[in-house]
Amino acid sequence: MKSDNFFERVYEVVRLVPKGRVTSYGAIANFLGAGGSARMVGYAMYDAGKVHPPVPAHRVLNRNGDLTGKHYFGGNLMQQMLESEGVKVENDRVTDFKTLLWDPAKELL
DNA sequence: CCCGTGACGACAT
DNA sequence: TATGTCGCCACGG
Repeated sequence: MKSDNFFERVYEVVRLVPKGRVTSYGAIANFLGAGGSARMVGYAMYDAGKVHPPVPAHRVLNRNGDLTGKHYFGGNLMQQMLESEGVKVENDRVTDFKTLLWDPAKELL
């Protein structure tokens, strides 16, 4: 491990996301104190597939509820995984995202 | 060391 | 509401 401190922080929060729920990059960044550095969260997700234990990066969406990173999962895999957990996805976007949103700064409070 | 890029977000127009 | 621009910070080249 290197100075992945920040990245591990992101992974830890993402792993805390309950099944059937989703969160946003901004919410995580805000919770970690990164503020507007939501991009770093997404960047951290870039390594999510190589980190152990595995990180449910498919539960991390942008503030719009769009499956921005589905391309990195390969095809419709990300959408399929979400639907498998009971999350309805339509047009690469989570329906009722606002309701399914799991904000660590509030839910974990 | 400088530049470009990026799984985002907020604001301005 | 939709589109465009800027800011954010880390990493690769």
